[in-house]
Amino acid sequence: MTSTDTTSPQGEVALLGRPTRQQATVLQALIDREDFVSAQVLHARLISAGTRVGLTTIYRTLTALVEAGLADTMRDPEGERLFRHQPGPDHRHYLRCRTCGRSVPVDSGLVETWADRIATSSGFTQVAHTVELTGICADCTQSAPTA
Amino acid sequence: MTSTDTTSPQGEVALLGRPTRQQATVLQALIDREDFVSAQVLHARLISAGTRVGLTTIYRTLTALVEAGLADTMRDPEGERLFRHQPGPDHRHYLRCRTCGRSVPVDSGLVETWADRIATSSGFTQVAHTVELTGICADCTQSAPTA
DNA sequence: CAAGATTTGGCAATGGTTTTCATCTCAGAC
DNA sequence: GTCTGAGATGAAAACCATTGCCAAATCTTG
Repeated sequence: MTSTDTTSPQGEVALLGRPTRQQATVLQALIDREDFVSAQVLHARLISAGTRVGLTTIYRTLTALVEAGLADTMRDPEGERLFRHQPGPDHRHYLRCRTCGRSVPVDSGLVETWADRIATSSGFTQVAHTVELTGICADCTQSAPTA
Repeated sequence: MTSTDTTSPQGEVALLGRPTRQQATVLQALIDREDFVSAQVLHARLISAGTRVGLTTIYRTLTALVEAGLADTMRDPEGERLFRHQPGPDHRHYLRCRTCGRSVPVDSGLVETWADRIATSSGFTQVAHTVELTGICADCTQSAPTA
C-alpha cells in the first residue's frame, strides 16, 4: 500500500528462480499484446508507459519465457526475433500479415503429422519444425488491391 | 558467332548484368557445397582455397542468386542467413541435422497444399511460407544415443 | 588506345543481441 | 527490526552478421 507496491497479486511467475516485478511486467505486456513483438518494441512500449525496465531484462525474460514454454518465437524477414505469448502447452503456428503485422494462429495438425512422417522416413530423430506463414490479410488486401 | 556472344564460354551467369569471374566462383562454390552455408563460411572457404574475393561481393552475389531463384535461403537458430544452391525452379524444404549440420531435401507437397488451404480459409492473399525442419540424423543418433 | 560503364572489395557504419559487472532487492536468519 | 548472502537488474561495452560508401580495378565499345 503506502509502501512500495511490489505488486505480487496471486500466481507470480518465477522464471529465473525468483519472481520479480520486472518479469511479471514483461509477461503481462506480452500477454496484452496478443501478437508478435520484438524485444525492442516491447521495451519501447513499457518505457513510454512509464515502466522503468532495462532492455537487458526484457531479453532475459523473453528468453526464459520461451524456454519455459510460455512464449513462441520466430524471426521476421530481417532476422529480428519476435515473441508472442503462448497460453497452451503445445506449440502453434501463425499466419502473419506483411502489411499490418497482425497474426492469427492457424490449425497446424497437418503439419505436425507431416513432420512426424518425414522424421520416420528419413531416419532422423528428435525432429523439430518451424513454420512461418506470411500473407496479406483481407483488410489490407482491400485497402490496396493493386499492390 | 564468337563475337556477338557476350563472353559466355560455357554458360556464364550474369547476375548483376555482366558475368564476372567472382560471381561464377561464388556460384560454383555454392554448388560444390551441396548444402547450406553462411556467407561468412563460404568466404572463408574461398579465401583459404586461394581465391581472392571480398566478403561484400559474396553477399551481393548470394543475394542476387536468391533473387534469381538459383539459391534457397534460411536462417539458423542464431539468426544467421544460410544459402544453398537450388537446381530446380520450384522451392524446396529441407531437414537439417542439428549435430552434423547436413541437410536433406524433403517432399513438401503436403505443406504446399496445406498452406494454400490456410490462405483460402483465412482470407489472406499472397501467402508465402517458410518451413524449417531440424533433427538428428541417423548417423549422429547412433554416435550419441544418450544425447 | 581511350572513354565510359560496371564490378570489386576494404573499411566504416548499422543495429539487434549478448556479456560484463557494479548496484540493488528480497527472503530468510538472528 | 536488522543483518546478510544469493539472485536480479540495467547501463554501457562488446559482439557480429550484414549493409553502405567510394576509390581503384576491369571489362566493353568506339
